Amino acid sequence: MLDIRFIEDNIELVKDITLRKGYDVNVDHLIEMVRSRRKYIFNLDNLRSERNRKSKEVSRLKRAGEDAGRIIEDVRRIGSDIKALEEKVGELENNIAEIAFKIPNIPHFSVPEGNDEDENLEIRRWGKPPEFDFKYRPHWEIGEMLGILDFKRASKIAGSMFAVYTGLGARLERALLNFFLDMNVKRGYKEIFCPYLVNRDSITGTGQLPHLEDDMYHLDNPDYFLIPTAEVSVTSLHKDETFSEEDLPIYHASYSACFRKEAGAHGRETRGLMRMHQFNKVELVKFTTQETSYDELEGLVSDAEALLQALELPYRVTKLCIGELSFAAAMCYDLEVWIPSEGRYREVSSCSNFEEFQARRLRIRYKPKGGRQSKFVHTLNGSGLALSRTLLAILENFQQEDGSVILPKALVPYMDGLKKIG
RNA sequence: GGAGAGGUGGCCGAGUGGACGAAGGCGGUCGCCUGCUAAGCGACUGAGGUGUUAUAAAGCACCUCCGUGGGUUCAAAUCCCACCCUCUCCGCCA
Repeated sequence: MLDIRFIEDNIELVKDITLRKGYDVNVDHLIEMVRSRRKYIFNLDNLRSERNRKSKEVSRLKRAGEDAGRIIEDVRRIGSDIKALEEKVGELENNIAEIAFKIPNIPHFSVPEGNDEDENLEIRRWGKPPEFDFKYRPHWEIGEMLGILDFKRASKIAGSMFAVYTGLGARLERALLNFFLDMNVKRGYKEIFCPYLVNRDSITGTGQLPHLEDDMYHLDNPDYFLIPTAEVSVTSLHKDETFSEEDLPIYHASYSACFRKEAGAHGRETRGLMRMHQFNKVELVKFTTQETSYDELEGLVSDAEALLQALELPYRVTKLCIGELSFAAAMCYDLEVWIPSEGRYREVSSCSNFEEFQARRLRIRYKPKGGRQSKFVHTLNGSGLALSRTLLAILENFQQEDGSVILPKALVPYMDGLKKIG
C-alpha cells in the first residue's frame, strides 16, 4: 500500500503506473473520499471534544450534589450527532481502503520502461550453456527413464501439473533442499519454518490479495489460504512489530511447499516440472532500513546467484521492466537458469525490493537511531531457490548420452557420495 | 470438542462506571554523583489521526486506541453480547 499523502501529491504518476500495470482503479474517487474523510474527522473531533468537556462538567456537578439534567440532555444530543458522523467516516474508510489496496507499488526510478518480458534488461550471464553432440532429452523423459520422476501416477492421485519424485529423485529433491538451507544459513540467514496455511490479513499484507485471489487455494471454514510462497508467512511473521534500528537488517530463509492454481496458465506447460500446482521452494526474506534496502537487494541477488554457481548451472540475471514488475515490487531482478530443452533461460528466482509497500500493510516499523518517529522497514525477498526448476535444470544440463545424469560436486555429499544417477 | 482462568504501554503488573492514556516496577534515554564500573538521586520515556504554521523538521491544540467487533449509558479499560487468541484440566490425535 502506498502512503495516502504520497498518492495525493502524485496523482498523475499513480494513475499512470496503475494503468500501465493493468489495474483498474479510480484514483480521483479515492482522493475525493480522502478529502471528505478529513473534513468529517475535523467535525467529529470537535464534537467529541465538546462532549468530553461537558461530561467532565456532569461529573463535577454530580460530585457537588448539583443538578446536571440540562447538560446531560445536551450531551445526549451531541452523542447522536457523533454516532452519525462516525458511521460516515467508517464507511469512507472502508471504501478508501478498498481502493488503496488495489493500487500497485511505484517502480524505482531506475526500472526500465517496457511492457513485457522482451523488454527486461539483461544484466549479466554466468556459465556457458552445454553443447550436446547427441540427441538430448527434456527432463520428463530423463526422469521417467531413470525412474526418478512419475507424472502418470501423480495425475492419478491428484491431477495434471503435479509430480511424484521416487527413489533418487526424491533423494535429489531433499539434497537440494538441505543444500540450499545450509548455504543460506552460512551466508547469515536464520532458518525459519512456517505454516503453509495463513489468514487473510497475512496474504493481503504481502500483496497477493485482493487481485490474485483466483490463483490461490482457499479454505472456506476457517478462512485460510494455502501459501503460494513462504514470503507470505515469513514476511507476516513480524506483522505489528516495531524494531529498533540496531535489530536490522534481519535475514530469514524458509523452506515451504508452495501452492498455486496457475489459473491463467491452463493448457500451457502442463508437462514436467516447470509449472506445478505444488512445488518446493526456499525463500529468502530481508527486513532492512530505508537507506540500505537497495544495497541489500544486490546482496540478496548475490546470495541467490551463489547457489546457482555452486551447482555449476549456467544462468543470467535480468532486471524486470515496469510492465513485468509484480504488484508489490518496486524493483526486481530475475535469475534465469539455462533450460536446454527449451533453448532459453527460465526463472528460478525473483529478487525484489518492496520498499515500504508490504511493511505499511503489515505495520512493520523500526525506530531510527536517535530519531523519535518510527519508520516503516523495507522488505525484500527472493527465492534461494525454487527446487523443482533447479532439479529440472540439473537433469537437463548434466545429462549424458546414455541417459544418466552427472551430479554437481556440491550435491555429492548430500547424496551420500553418489556422483551420478543412472 | 467439554470445563475453567485470562488477554492492559517495549516487558511485568494494578485498575469493577466519572479526576484513567492508565498506579507501581523492570527496561531505555538524558542529567547529577563517581578515579572507572556498580549502586544511588532526578527528569523524561506508547502508537495513530485531525487541525495549526507552509501537507520540511520541531512545537502547540484536540481526537482515537486497554485482544477484535457490536451494545448499554449523559459518561466504558471497567457493565452486556459475539468472535479471536493464550493458559490449565479432561477428551481426541501425529
